[in-house]
Amino acid sequence: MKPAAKAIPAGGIAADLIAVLVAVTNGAPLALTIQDGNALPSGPFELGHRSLQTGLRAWVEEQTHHPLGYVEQLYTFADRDRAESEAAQRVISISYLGLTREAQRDGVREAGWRDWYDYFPWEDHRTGAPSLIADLLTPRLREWAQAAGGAGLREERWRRVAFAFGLEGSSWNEEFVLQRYELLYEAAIVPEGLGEGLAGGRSPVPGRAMAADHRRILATGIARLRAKIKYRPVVFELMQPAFTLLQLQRTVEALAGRLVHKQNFRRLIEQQELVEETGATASDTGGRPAKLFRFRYAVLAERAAAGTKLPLIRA
Amino acid sequence: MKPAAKAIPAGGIAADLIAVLVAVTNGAPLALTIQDGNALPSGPFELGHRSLQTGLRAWVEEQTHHPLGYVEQLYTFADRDRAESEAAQRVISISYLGLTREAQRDGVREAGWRDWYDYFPWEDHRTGAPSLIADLLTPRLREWAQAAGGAGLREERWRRVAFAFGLEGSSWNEEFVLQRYELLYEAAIVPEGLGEGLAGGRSPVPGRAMAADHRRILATGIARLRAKIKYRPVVFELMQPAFTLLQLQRTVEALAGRLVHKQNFRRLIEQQELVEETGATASDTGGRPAKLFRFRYAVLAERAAAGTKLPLIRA
DNA sequence: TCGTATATACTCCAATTGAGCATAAGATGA
DNA sequence: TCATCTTATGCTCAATTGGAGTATATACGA
Repeated sequence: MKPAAKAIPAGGIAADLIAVLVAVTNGAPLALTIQDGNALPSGPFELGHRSLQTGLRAWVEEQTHHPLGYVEQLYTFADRDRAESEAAQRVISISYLGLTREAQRDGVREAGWRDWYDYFPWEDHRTGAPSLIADLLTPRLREWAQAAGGAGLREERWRRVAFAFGLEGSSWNEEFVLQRYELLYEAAIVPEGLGEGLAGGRSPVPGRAMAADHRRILATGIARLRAKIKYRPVVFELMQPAFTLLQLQRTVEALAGRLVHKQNFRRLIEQQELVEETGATASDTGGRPAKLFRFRYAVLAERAAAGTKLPLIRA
Repeated sequence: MKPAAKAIPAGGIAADLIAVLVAVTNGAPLALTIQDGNALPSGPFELGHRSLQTGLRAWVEEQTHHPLGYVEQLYTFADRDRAESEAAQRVISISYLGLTREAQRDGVREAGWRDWYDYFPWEDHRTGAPSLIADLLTPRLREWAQAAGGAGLREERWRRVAFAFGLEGSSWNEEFVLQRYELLYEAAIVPEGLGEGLAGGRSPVPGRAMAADHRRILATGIARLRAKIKYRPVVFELMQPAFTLLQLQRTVEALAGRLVHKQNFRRLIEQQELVEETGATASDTGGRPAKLFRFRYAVLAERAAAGTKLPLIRA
């Protein structure tokens, strides 16, 4: 790009880090929040940090007292819309996805960790598709599609809806978290930001909102993670040092929002040699004691990519 | 993050956009460069742009006279090392990958477009593994691995090398572009930046360098694209409106740096209904005339993700 | 001791995928 | 004119993968 006349003078830009921090406890996928669940943790990028990721990592470990296993950049925004207050100041927001373990004190959930399905109740299909979808979302989305001008646009809208929500023959794809959220937002079925209300004056559907575009960023993080667990062994960052295969499975299911076939799951994990037995067993599972496993960290060196394909149940 | 004492005062940060622009012409994968091939196009983020992507898109279309089909963010850097000159000014670099068609004037290649294998000659395996790897890279990498202190570290280094370059039983994975580049850099076999020279005083191996970390960014873009073409129909952004299946195949091969099985490639493309016949045929192919196809843009609406799995030839 | 709940081992079948053979339809040059 | 070259295109086959079910093992508690 050529040096432009309108280039921002030094002093016009600030940088912000926003974190989607994920943990899974007892089958509940959690995200760390602040302000009573209304926002994601964020703060200015500090000069003392050697790099963006270094800064994020140091800060998170200080807050959660757990090593931050996996960190990945999500997206960098600088939309003009985001600069709400002072128009002169341009803010660049750099969002991250991080995996860790929940900091529990004596089994009590620490404040700040929230089940992410509180924000996206339509995303949890572990016990089948939530009735919410058929009862509330689909009718409203159909209304919205019908309200478009022109048959082509109406059809186009409805096709997007059907595709995103797995209607009319297409099957539910758990990775389309962001597409679904954006459709709901576009159709004014969910609000973006707090206290904005909806255009048509209709009540919003279940699901907590968040300040500014934080719920959208959370959706981005969930989508990325749901895609990632299928080809990278990142789930283990969320596990305790020793775990049973069922615990591992439940963690995956919590993230994916759908069930997996138990036997195939075990087959896959074992044939990929992702884990090794510790020798001990867990007897508090209510049935036959399960062998305890640990992650084989060697696989990270062996194949940086090969991956954990997950046998998600087909539609 | 809590408001820190060391927070950067307004005025300390600047933002830069860096673009990896890709086109494919006659089986040659091209990247747009400036400064006689020594740098990637980049420039300050301008206030006039509504968002980062909007700015990039407008600028590119102005330069190439072609619509910029697919745009994707690569990565945002703010490493302290990057601020070379003034230590006070912190620069955030936001890099993008963009797909377009080469702007050709009467079949003459426009200045600036360079074959990306000029920078990464070890990445082109279309006619088999380049002899360069066995003759130069492998011995030097082995040397480097041997030079480590401690048997564990030596073994670890060599395992990384073997994995990245497909030695000792593991097979070549075209997606590990960045890992390979970083290994070569870590082993001081390729320089980073221009005119820096190498520590040991040994001559660098073939492959052009680029200013600052631009070659690394290009590697990131190539890696991302090689991964992407396998599950998203983005190759079509690089094609002319009408093309033969062989042309499409050659484009994929140029990007992936390896050959695909022709019949299986056709099977995959057709069964996914990614293309439709235009009715015309191309007779300048030297053999039996080939049917011309066009991309079915409808698939973008139908399945935003399903993908173009590519039958890359197995090792 | 029986029911219940989980763990774990195997089997089966269908879809996918890698690889090769065979034939078709043009161009070219002897 | 015809043999030959080149690319296009259709079809087969076997190996692997992946989804789903059955059967057996081992604990606990009523």
